[in-house]
Amino acid sequence: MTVAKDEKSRPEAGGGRVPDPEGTRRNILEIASREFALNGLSGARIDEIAARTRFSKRMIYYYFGDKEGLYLRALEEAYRQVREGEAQLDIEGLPPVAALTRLVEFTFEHHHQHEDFIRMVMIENIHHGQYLKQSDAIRDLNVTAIDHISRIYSRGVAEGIFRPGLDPVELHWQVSALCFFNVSNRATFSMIFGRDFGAPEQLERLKKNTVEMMLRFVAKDDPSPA
Amino acid sequence: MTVAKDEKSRPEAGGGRVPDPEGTRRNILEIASREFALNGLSGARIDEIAARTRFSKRMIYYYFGDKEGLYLRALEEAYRQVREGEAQLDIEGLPPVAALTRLVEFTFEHHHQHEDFIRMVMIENIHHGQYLKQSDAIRDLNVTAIDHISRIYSRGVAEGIFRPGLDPVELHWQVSALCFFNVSNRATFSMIFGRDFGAPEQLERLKKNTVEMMLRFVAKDDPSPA
DNA sequence: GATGATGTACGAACTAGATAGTACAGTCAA
DNA sequence: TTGACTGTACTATCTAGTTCGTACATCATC
Repeated sequence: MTVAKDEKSRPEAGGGRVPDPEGTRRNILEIASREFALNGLSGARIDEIAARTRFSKRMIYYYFGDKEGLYLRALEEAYRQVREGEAQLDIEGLPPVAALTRLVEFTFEHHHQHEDFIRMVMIENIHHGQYLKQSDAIRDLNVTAIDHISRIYSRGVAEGIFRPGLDPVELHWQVSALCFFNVSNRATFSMIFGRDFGAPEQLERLKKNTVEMMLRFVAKDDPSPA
Repeated sequence: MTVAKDEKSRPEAGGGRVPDPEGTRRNILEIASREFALNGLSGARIDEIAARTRFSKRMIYYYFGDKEGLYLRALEEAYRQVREGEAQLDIEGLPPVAALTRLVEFTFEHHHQHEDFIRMVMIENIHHGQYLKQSDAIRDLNVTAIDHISRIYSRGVAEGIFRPGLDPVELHWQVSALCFFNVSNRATFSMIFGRDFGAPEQLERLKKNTVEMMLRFVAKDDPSPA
């Protein structure tokens, strides 16, 4: 896939049709991703997706086989995009505390900016991860966040400012939980507590709290009152 | 509702049918709750629900109007049950640290035991909380967890062991995030990291971490390395 | 206390419309 | 001419919701 027909990316050939399979696929996938993220697998409508693309329903089946095939690709695409974004984070050279702070802030903001991804993950979890299970592509996308947090943590321990014995995957789990929840459960939480958890100042507070929680958690000195 | 026809709760009249509206409603709601939690609003099938009840599809419409009406009642029921369970928590008399520990442990376990509730909340968030918005019943169920954490926190501050300036709703938010995520995202997280986050020992570790995070967060002495 | 009217609780069968998926006939470039 | 690509017009099936009707109980009336 994505083998891009080199040499002939002619922008507008002759007078008639310009075959552009990759473009067609991309257009369909883009629309489909939005629809699935919005309505779920069973809630999304193939006809609706087709209507929003520049192509006919026939093309969806031609390129993606069936509805589930399309969903799977949308899921993969969501993961791919977000992992790509994660790779942008640069914390090399930063001391452990600053690095962890930056990692958490970045994760918080990144999740916030990728609501559709969060929704896809929620939907996939509703399906007990049965589609993710089918996707080698997703499992092959290694989670860069783990490498990052792993390295930060090791450095912190080595420098004697983080306590030893913690599990990087669990640290990542904690950061994920706090950042994910902020997007995934905002609707119900805001309604029940009558407060807009999506308001900028509120988000800043939550982000600050999240950073602080992680820093305090890894800190060497145990601050918890006996 | 639930006005129970006093005096005449005849257990088994004549020889034929025993009309039992409340029983019928309960049976339908029970089955429907499971189906919605499992498949979502659009994924659940009225015919399937009807088939699993002891009644015909006609009864669903007779008692609940339409599919959305049934979903709304299932949502309300899920919240009601969980709030009822929360009320069991007794932390009166415990000192702040022990009380907070217990509250967090309780929340963690309670969420774990009510996966269907978690799933309903996820589903409702996928729908942007539009059904919860329609439900006065749910908003009227006050969240006891907030009262609890509020009181614990105040006592801790008064006793000089918790730092002041924190927001009880935000504390509740943090506890919720960590406990909710553990159930909601277990499928995808386990698959991606090739580790069973539902295994007993793993759960114990996560629970312990969660308690520790909260205790360190509210602790008076700032342990975060500058 | 028999008789008929009325209301509640329920079921079987049906319908209209939605929805995933397909058959077929093309078009266009190589 | 071949083969990749694309649109139009379909179909089979599924699905929410309805129509019509029944069984039983209660109540008013004779």
